[in-house]
Amino acid sequence: MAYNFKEIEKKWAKYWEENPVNVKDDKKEKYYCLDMFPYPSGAGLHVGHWRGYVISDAWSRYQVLKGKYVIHPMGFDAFGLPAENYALKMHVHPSISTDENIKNFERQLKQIEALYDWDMELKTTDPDYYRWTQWIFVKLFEAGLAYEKEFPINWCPSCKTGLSNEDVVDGCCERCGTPVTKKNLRQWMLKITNYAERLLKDLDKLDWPEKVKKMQTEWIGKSYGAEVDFKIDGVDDKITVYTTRPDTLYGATFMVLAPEHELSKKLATPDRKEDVENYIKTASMKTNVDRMAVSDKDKTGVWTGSYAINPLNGKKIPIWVSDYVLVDYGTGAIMCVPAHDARDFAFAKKFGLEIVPVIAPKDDIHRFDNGIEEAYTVADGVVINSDEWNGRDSSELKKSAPDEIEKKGFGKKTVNYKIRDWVFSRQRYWGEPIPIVHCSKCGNVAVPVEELPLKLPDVESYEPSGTGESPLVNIESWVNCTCPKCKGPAKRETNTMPQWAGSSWYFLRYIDKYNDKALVDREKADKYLPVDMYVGGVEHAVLHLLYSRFWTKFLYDIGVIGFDEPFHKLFNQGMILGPEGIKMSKSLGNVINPDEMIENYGCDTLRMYELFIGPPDMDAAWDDRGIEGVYKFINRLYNLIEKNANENREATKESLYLRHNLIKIITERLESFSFNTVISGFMEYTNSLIDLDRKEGYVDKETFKTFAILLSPFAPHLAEEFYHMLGCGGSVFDSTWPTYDMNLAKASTIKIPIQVNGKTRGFVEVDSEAEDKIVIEAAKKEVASKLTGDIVKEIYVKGKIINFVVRG
RNA sequence: GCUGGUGUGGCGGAACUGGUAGACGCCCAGGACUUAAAAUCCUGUGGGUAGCGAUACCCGUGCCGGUUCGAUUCCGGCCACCAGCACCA
Repeated sequence: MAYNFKEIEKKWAKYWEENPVNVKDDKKEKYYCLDMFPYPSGAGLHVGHWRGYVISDAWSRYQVLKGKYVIHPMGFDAFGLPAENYALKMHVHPSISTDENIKNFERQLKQIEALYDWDMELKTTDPDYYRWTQWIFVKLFEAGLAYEKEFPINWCPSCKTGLSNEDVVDGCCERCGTPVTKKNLRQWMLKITNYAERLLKDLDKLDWPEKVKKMQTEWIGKSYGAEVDFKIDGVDDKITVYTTRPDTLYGATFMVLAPEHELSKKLATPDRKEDVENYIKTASMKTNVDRMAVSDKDKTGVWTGSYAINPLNGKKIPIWVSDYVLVDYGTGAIMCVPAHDARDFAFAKKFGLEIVPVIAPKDDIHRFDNGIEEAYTVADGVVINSDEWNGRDSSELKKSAPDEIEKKGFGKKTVNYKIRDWVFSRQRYWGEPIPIVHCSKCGNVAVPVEELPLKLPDVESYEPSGTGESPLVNIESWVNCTCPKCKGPAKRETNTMPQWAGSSWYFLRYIDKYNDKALVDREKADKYLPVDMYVGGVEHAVLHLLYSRFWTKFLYDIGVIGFDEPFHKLFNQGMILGPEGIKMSKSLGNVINPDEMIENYGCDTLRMYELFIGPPDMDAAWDDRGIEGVYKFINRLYNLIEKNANENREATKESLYLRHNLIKIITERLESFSFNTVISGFMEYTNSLIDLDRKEGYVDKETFKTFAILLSPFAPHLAEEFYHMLGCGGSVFDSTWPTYDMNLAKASTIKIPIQVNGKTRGFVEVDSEAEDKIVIEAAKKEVASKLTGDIVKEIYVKGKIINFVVRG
């Protein structure tokens, strides 16, 4: 009989609905296995989403078989731009299209037959959910971690709307192609910088891919250096710069200020004023993309006409303005050491500024005596041209210079971070309203937490306001309100939160979603959290994961939860590419829909193929013929078990060996997350059992029962069917993960390759317990004809290999 | 530019801490069953040279070199592709 997946899968899906697997049981150890929840797009799920979900589900089911109660929830990150854009075009309220999409997602997700606890399902757009997102914002505001700031955003002058960085393609608006400019708008910011050090340090605690940790480390970007004060010649003011190379201070021959630096305009001498102002104006029109695209050679800049004094040698050095200096890093001003920095070097060459080398390679101290051809940027060398520092080791000086400068009184030792505060507001409709009221008397006042959720009002039109503000500004009845403090007339904040907000804490809410007293009950949080395993795409390596860590730490600080890292272990699955090896996309028409695969092959085949396709952390191209191979394998196995289902004879020695060896390899491969070789292991052992069946006439039932349990995390329907075909009662998921006997898992005889001078020349098959001497003698006999000369050395690695080194 | 990853048959990939390179699957070829085809089953399948043949030998894990009895694996130096970050002083 052929394997009728449609009937069988339907049967067990119904059975599990009536007899749920993995019911909550507090006597068991908990295991929280979380998928990154999806944005419910109109396109539905494709086979790439499936991959991560199958990995996490196989892992969850394995934990169930190891006796744990597994928390495995699913939900939707449902605020976001696509729904709003769809509303603009089709005049459908985002909540309506979002709900439709969610329905489709639910249907598709259920086809995976994962252990999701649908009672835990949540969506970020639900007022009962975003009530608590707003609550967290209020707490951040009260803690002084949320503040307003004028901030330049990407602005499309044609669409009259603000754009996210993702909406800007090659410096132009993604929708209309107009070059994007900057516009200053009032924004809400979150002080994630206050947590920079903890976010960096605590990475050590996490069992995450090194790659992700490294990306976060670089994003935070900690550096050690010094702030140095430069007096301005003839003016009673100073410029403070930040440098990581104070050891090169004697080589500082000019300075550069960012165009936005407050002194840039002030320091322009009357004859330079016009040039400087023009330069600053031009720079302000440029986009980030333009500013970054400039190569070293094309750097622009303008001299202010003023000079600063190098505090070490009293030399007058010119002060320039250039947009290669960023206003929001360090102090927005730099000292330039062209001899030892590639950018400063290019700038000095272009504008004919002085270049003084102050470090020379140890083995070639006179290398720069006759000039320098390119910047020598390594910190390893001998200090020259630096008076009292001459002759010192530059890498040593690099470390001690901040202290020495501090002692001399014109600077201090400093640490700097690249990470900036989080721009937390969006001028959009479809997001959580920021619960703040602007009162002319009281200033910014948070909406009292008892009044949350502050619901998103319905609007007539989703068109941007034109001023860059959210469409919400046009709803006067909503905007005009009373101040919670003085009860006077006030206005609501019209910015909404970014999509990152809802996803920064959702894992907390799953375990207590009906709680209307707190975002999560502390006792429950202590019992079920944090997340043990988090599975999702590497595209969230920085932002989402950093924001979640930030909010978790904040909630820990205010006592809501008792842990300060949300995700213990992280796994990033690789992408599924189209059959041509390129990213699947709607526009290329190479998207593979799982619905079709389910229809043709069934859930279990698709699950197994998603795992078999390649190493789970690596990208893999979809191949229709590959899934056929898995399908054939399942049929072969089904037929084999069907034939032996009523076999009551004893297990043979060979069968016992196969059984225990299978447990061993599947367990080992699964523990190391090598899902692709788990599946190939099943195929290999199925082939062996077919051979055994042919040889001995049967295979014992117990071996198949073990096989069924081992198979159940990957192909649950099939495993359950096998389990019952073999006459077992209950569910396969009530059993426990089998263990193996080391002695039985070992083969009785082993085949050892024999090498002569490192090349394989034959084999001996010996008893696995055979003595070394006997094995070597047998091997010698086997390759006697190839031992042309004296054996200089005999190497026998027990059970592995024999090598005869022959000379002559 | 920096950081990370990858490079193995016609293809996806396997090989534990250095020990038979190519498991498993796909493709392909031949055979069985069939009036025929599909499905299924069996056999073969890295390249080359010699032989009717079982077989024997040579080459082969991106390239060059090193360590070792032995290297896909370790070390040094390159190349290519992919991803992320990018004027962070």
